Amino acid sequence: MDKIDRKIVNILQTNARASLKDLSKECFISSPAIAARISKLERSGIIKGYQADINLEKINFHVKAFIQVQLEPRQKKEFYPYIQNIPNVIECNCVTGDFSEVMEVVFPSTTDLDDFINDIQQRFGKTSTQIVFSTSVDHRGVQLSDPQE
Amino acid sequence: MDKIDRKIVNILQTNARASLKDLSKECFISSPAIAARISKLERSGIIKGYQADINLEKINFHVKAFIQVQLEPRQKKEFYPYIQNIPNVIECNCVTGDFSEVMEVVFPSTTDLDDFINDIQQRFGKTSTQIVFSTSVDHRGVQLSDPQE
DNA sequence: TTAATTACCTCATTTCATTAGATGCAAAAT
DNA sequence: ATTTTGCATCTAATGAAATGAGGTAATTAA
Repeated sequence: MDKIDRKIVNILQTNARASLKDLSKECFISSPAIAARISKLERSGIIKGYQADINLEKINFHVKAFIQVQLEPRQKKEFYPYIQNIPNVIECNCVTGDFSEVMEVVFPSTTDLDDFINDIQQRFGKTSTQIVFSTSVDHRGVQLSDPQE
Repeated sequence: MDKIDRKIVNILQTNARASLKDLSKECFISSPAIAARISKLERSGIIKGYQADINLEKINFHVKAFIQVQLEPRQKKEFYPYIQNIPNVIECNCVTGDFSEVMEVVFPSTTDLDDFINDIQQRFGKTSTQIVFSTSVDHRGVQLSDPQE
């Protein structure tokens, strides 16, 4: 990971569809060199993938929420495959504190959210839910700066 | 938004660098037709952008956490521009409940996280932090299914 | 010193994206 | 009923970009 790799990663984090040629102009090396670096970043697992950012409102997912779940340790084996298969769960983390899991979910309506929460409670246990009013920072990558900067 | 648009969105959500040709094969229409649909999806704001997915561990951001902040309503005007300019904040939402903001943050170490929390507390008020142990569902898009399915 | 490795370049080739022009279809207007 | 408009698509041709093949220089290991 040198300065050029960081620049490539920064650009791809804000525009994953940037062409090799664009990147080569920005980084002042040839496009075959860019291609080699990208596939190296991919092979090493630094770049995990590329995803389009969708406006959820416009595809009729009007409700976003964080659901916290209290889990017994032995329930995890059942919990993880379950939530991984629910497309409405867009992120899930195991965390410190009273509630062991924090999920970020999206649903068309509060009714759908309620149905899901009921299902979770029946299967696993106590939950606590925070509904999102507005998003001031939409999920984004970490821009990498150079050490000396 | 018809069946083909949903397919395009689904593919781009899992591989934003897919070529027009790849998409045209998957959707059974020509690549100029794909290009036209994509730029329409972009212009209409359904596709907001494309971002590379980075393995944070491998670029030395070892600590991920959720920080909840109690804000007075009039503090928001100061809070939003402040956090938008902090690259470590990868998401921030205004939510229901005792704490009005939920931030997702990443830092190289717990020390860096602690410094940030102290700064937030001094500037704005009470916080509550949950540190992430593990991530079972990494931030992902919502796969769209067809109505009849 | 020699060999091996790595990262890069340029140039040629191939593949892909884009443009232009033509077609077909559905809805609205004449 | 016919014409017109708008839209989405196609094919074919052009232009642009990605890839592959040498070849070079710098670095490290033998």
